[in-house]
Amino acid sequence: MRPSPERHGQLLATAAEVFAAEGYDATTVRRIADAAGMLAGSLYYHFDSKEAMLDEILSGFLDELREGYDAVLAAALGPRETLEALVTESFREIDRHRAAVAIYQKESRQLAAQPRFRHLADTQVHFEQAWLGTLERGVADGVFRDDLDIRLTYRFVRDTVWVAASWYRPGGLHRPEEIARQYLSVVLEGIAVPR
Amino acid sequence: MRPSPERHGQLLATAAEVFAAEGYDATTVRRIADAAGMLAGSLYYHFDSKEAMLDEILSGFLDELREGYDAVLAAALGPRETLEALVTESFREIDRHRAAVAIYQKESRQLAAQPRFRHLADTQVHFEQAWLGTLERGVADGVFRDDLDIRLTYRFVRDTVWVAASWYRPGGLHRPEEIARQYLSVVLEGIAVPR
DNA sequence: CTCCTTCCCTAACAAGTGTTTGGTAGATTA
DNA sequence: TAATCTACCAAACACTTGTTAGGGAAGGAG
Repeated sequence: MRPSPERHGQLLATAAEVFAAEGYDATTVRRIADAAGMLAGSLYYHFDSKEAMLDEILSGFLDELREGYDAVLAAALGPRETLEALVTESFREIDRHRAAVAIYQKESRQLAAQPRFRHLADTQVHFEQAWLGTLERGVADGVFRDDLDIRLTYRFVRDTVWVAASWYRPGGLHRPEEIARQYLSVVLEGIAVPR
Repeated sequence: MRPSPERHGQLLATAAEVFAAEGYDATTVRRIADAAGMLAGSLYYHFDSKEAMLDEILSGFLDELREGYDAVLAAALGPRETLEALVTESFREIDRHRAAVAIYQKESRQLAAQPRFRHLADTQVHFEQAWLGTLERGVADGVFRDDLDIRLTYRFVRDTVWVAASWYRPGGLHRPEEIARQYLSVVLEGIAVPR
């Protein structure tokens, strides 16, 4: 009746890996139980439902990301430095919560429509405000170009950051800070040699 | 026994919309039949299986995209112009096959592992070669920066282009050519004002 | 009118789904 | 030693899944 937090976390991590690898809907609880070395029913000693696992996985990541973003904004840096910090923070979160980010990236749109996952939509609005505000401030300050559709730019930045979770492998060739550096270099200066 | 091609295409388009909106695994054939105004079993007069629908939807899009890319490469333009043409062609395909692209973007990774969808992996290699080759040629010619990880840049370009399918709405504010223009402007020159 | 083709419905199938219930081995506590 | 708690198993539950088989209404062709 009172499962240990350690085991709880272990199983949650296992579930996250399977969800990320095979998709939430395509994943059966028996598949998760297999990966954890137990039977399907036994999972219900630790969790209320399959949905509850997903909820906990996403919330764990999103709460931490929100904290990270808020800390960046609280630092009150210039717009360019804020953008750099937001991007770097994002790639760090991808490094720490790769599976959760991959799941979020794939399922958030449909989940946000479900009543149970309404909080995803709220969180998205919060993040959007962080990015859009920074971009607008940058345009106003003259450090970002003013001839771009700012909403389109926001989507470009957001999407490219988060899709990285689909190919990023922790312990791989690139550290998150290095990816952030290269990514920022492209977004800020472009890939063309100035002519 | 010999369904008409028109009805076949209609139903395929309906299925594509539902797949794109709710995800392939989460979509039941009864849901598709509902959207088409018929019963689940009736679909099997037109299609062999749910998988066959998906296969046909993806192949229709991928074949056309492959033709488009090949035509661009055959034109033998400079690297920068080739990149511009590839991006523009991609956004045009998103405009024409929005649903198919959204499905492809979300499911291709897992599908490529299935034997039936092996051809997806082949196609991906083909596309990767088109992009990577263009980037490499550009670096060699001195029109693209040589201080970037070219593979990272490729992923950046690829992901941002295709992820647009998840928010793009045909008939919306932006025409595909306009999106391509703005996108290219960001990728080539960056969002920062040169200092 | 009759035959044939097209397109759909009705009704069911076996397999797989998330979940529940009752039980139990083994450690921990009293 | 006895009682309790933790973490799992065994077996089943109601329901949904993709799919199939047979039938029939509508319309054109002979």
